[in-house]
Amino acid sequence: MDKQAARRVDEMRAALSELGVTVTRRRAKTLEALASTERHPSANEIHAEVRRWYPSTSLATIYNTIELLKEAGQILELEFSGAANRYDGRRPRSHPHLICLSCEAIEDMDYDREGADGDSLSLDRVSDATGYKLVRQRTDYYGVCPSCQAATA
Amino acid sequence: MDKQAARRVDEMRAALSELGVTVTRRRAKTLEALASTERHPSANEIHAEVRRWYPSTSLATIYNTIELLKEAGQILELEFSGAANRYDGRRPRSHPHLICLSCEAIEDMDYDREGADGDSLSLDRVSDATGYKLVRQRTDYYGVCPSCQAATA
DNA sequence: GGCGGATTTAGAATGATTCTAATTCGTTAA
DNA sequence: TTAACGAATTAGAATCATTCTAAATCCGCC
Repeated sequence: MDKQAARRVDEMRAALSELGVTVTRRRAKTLEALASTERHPSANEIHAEVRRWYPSTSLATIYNTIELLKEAGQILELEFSGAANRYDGRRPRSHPHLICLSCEAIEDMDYDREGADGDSLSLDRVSDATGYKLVRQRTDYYGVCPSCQAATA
Repeated sequence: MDKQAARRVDEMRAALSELGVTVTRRRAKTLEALASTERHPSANEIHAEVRRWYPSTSLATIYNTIELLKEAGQILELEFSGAANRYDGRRPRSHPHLICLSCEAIEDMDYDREGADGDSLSLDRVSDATGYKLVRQRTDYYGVCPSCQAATA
């Protein structure tokens, strides 16, 4: 686990404690799994990872921890209706993603039109313009990633 | 059905014929249901509407028509994992939405940072910047709408 | 060592969407 | 008008991610 991941785990731990919940060993492994990958894993993938250490872990526990992380504002959930949801535990604030329709890879998009983190500015602006009390946004770009393009060519 | 809706129905009809499929009466009613509302209905809501004219209509037929409209590029599907998908048949090109977390209303957002339709420009720009062959984007703002704020206050 | 609340488990329940096999519809050709 | 064919439709089963439930287990604290 690199330094950045370790820092994220600490932040998540702190936020969970703040909520008053215990960071059990399974939960700790879940945080690590989330902090250590750029792949935006599904609940199932996290489950598989945590099971390598605690084989009796049930999928419900993973969902439970994800739920707590959502309450703590420490995870970004990318919803899909035909496929499993994907999670970003490294950057819990709203930010845009690139989604490959062919291999289902999801990567963070850093190209950025506006401000430091891509949307906190516009979130405020849009709140003002619309009267909504906005709490998050979702911006995703769908297409075919370079490596899938190469594979098809 | 207002004029704009009628125009949309014609466009959708034409696009379906282009695909080589018949626009049956049930399908026509489905198009009308989609073109006549700003509410971004779910498959179930469309089903209920079509059933008012053809009570034997099955949900599968609605999904089938939606699938065809997707192939024809004539509908925008907003996916949700915990709830039913919602559909925008009035403006099939990618555009941002405001989503109320309290009453689940979805409305088109017209406030626009960039160009005429809000994202065709940036889609090209992002394609260039990332190497992805992008085909659509999704931008949604989540929060509490003014009327739900008033109700809670 | 034992208590009590929190956590976890396995499996059932849920609900949107998709699939399947059988039926019906619409059109065309005889 | 009827026969026949392919397309469209139906009802219900199947799928699958997620949530729920009730029972078992864990853990810190007395």
